[in-house]
Amino acid sequence: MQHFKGKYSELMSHLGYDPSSPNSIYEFAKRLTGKSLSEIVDMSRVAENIANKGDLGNMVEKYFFGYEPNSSPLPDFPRAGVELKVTGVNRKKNGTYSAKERLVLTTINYMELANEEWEASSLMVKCRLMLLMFYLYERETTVFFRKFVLEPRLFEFPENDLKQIQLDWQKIKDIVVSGRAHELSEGDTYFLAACRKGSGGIKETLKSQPNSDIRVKGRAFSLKVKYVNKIIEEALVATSHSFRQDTPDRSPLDTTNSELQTHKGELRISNPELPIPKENVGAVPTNEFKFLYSQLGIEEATRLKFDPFLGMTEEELSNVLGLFKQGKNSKGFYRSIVLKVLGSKNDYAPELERAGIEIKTIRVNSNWKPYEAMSFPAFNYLEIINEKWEDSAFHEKIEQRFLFVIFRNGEDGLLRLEKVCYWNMPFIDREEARRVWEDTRRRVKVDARDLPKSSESHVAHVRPHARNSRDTNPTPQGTKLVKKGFWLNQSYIREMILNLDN
DNA sequence: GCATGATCATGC
DNA sequence: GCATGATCATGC
Repeated sequence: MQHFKGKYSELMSHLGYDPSSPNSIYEFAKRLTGKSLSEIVDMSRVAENIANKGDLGNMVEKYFFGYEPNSSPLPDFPRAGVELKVTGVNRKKNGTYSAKERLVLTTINYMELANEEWEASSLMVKCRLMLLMFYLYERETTVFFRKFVLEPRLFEFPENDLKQIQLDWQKIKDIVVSGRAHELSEGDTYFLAACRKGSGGIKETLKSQPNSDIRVKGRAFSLKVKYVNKIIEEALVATSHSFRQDTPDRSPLDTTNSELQTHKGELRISNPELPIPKENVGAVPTNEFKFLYSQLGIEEATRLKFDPFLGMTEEELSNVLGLFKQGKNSKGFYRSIVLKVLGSKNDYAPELERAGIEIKTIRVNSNWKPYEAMSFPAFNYLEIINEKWEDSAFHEKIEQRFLFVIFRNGEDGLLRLEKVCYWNMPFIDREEARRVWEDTRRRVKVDARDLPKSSESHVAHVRPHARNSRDTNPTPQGTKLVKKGFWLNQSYIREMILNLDN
């Protein structure tokens, strides 16, 4: 040990930090805050052509931390158990930041995942503790000049989220084990997702999966964009604090005690069956959504929150929740019911937001037929013709997880909260949606007035989605045409909600 | 009653 | 002013 120590301190002084100490690495990483690599490293040492687009993560490893980038299954700093993640943020109009993309954690090895257990999984081995560094993404700025605009974070999966993250991991594993790795979708899960690895396009090597001969595209475990946004909000708080005093703040994501304790005295138990750890009784309101999901996961928490309201008529819900329709045509009324039930204030459900969940309220007749098709944002005729399916907005939507809240008209003519469930589009229908999208793209080039109708596909069609007929977009034919978007067919929605189990 | 076109309500 | 979720209107 003595012998080693000498060499070790030499290494430390050479690197400028102690590679066996998370704190030392973190403190060292802070030196980049507010700066770009070009301001810190001796640029004469840099071998790469700085005009080239490169991977900033690799450059940080090589020139800032002083080790060669590798693809080891261990964390980047194995002695400290710290995995380095360098990730881009966009500046929003209001001066804050949002994630440029999902945070890719580690590649999924389908064959190995099938034999893994959570605690010893390759994901946990590599990413249990991560050092997150955020740079401002600007298209024109080469990587060496991009500034690290936020304080770095030493990040562990927050205690409140751990349950759901583990459930997500298990769900992905289950799909892989059942020989359906090719069907994986980001919408299968909530916080942790199996994202496509690589941008696609060029021929990529397909991988084998257990229990199926179908070769699969590469995927990686990732944290969803919306989830990363919350981490960034947290980093932003830390950054603004550090300008005043140099003490890192408590994580706003970790609300274990701070926030919940302010609710003391409001203890209400909506479901007596609910397992509640003894030490928590009395300390937290047990029917808070965020408490429920930290214990049970998002799906079960949602079920418990909605259970007491199922079967209530519109009027009963209105009275119980203290919500009143503004006018007869108040289109957000049913949505506000959903948010109120979930316990949100300000029409905002942070837990669902972070999971990238899209809430859809659906009114159906007594025969479960939706009164309306389901709309998605309008697309731009000139843009869609140059897009790839994988990068399209509709694809993004289709991959999401939805919360369907179904209001059904009874024989008595009263609308009741009938069913609440999570849904994401099955693989085979995503293929059909893709076909409709490709067909749309092709036909826009020919004549943007003639696009796929609902009679042409059982899944999706194209319809106007505009303020009025004067609300137009330019077409490749040089004309102006009313804005249109993709819609899911009524009959398709009916099929889906009838097949749901809960 | 369905398919399709047209528009509304809300929040930022 | 616009994006987005949601609903109305009309012709067959």
